[in-house]
Amino acid sequence: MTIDCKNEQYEMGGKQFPCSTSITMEFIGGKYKTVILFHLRNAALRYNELRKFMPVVTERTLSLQLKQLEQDGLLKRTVYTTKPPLKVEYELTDFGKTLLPMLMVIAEWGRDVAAQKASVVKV
Amino acid sequence: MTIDCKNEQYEMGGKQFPCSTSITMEFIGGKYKTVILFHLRNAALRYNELRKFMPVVTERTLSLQLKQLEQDGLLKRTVYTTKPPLKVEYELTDFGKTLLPMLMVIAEWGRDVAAQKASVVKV
DNA sequence: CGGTATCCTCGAAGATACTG
DNA sequence: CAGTATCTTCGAGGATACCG
Repeated sequence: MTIDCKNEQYEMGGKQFPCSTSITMEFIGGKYKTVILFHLRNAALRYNELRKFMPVVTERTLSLQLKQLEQDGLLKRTVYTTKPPLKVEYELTDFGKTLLPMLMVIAEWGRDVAAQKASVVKV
Repeated sequence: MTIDCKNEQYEMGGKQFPCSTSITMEFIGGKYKTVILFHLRNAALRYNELRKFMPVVTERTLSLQLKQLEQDGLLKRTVYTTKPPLKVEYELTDFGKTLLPMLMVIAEWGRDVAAQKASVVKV
C-alpha cells in the first residue's frame, strides 16, 4: 500500500498529482478545452462563434467547459448588453495567455500527425 | 443543426475532431498518459518502476493506459525473460519521442503553476 | 442570443482479489 | 514480477426541450 515515491507529488485543491504534467492536464484536459483556448488565441469570441468552430460539441458541453475555464481563471466572460439579444464575449486572461506557447506546440503536433493519419473533412 | 464550419475538421479512426489540438489530446489526454510518457523521456522503465513514480494510480489503470499508449504506437513493450520473475520494459518509440518537446513544455507550465497554486507533498 | 433544465448513456477509473 | 478478472462508482458528455 505504501510505496516509496521517487519524485515530487503535488497537491492542489485537495487533489493529488503525481507529476507536474498532470497539473497542466487538470487545466487543459477536458475534451474540448484546448480547442476553445486555441480559438481564443488572438481574438475574443462570442458563444455562437465558438460553436461554429466546433460543431460536434453540444451547447451544454460547450457551456460547461467555458464555465470551468472561467473558474480556473484561464478566460474571462464579458456581457455587453443587458437586454436580449445578449452579447457575451470570451477572451483569454493574462493567466490564460501563458498557455499560448504550449497550445501552439500541441496544435502543431496534432497537425503533423493529422497529415499522416487523419483526413481533413472540411476547410 | 447544420452550422457553417469556419475551419478544419479532421477525421481519424472514425472519430471527428474539430481542431488539430484535439487530435493531440486523443493521444495524450488520458488522465495519466503524460505522466507515463514524461517519466519515460530518457530511460526505459519497468512496470513497478512506473508504479513507484505514480503511487495514486491503481495497477489496473496503469496497465490499461500502458496498453493504449502501446496501441497508439507511442511506446514499446519488451519482455526480457520468459519465466518468472518476468522483466518487462517500456520505452518510447520514435513516434513517441516526437512528443518530447511538447511534454517538456507541458511539464514546465505545470511546474510554474504548482509553484504558485500547489504544494509539493513529497520529494 | 446565450444560455439552463432534465434526463440519460457510456467509458474512465477505482477497489479488491487472484494468477502465470 | 507483472499483470488479469470482476465488480462498482463516478462524472464527463450527449439529447432534447425550454427560458430571460
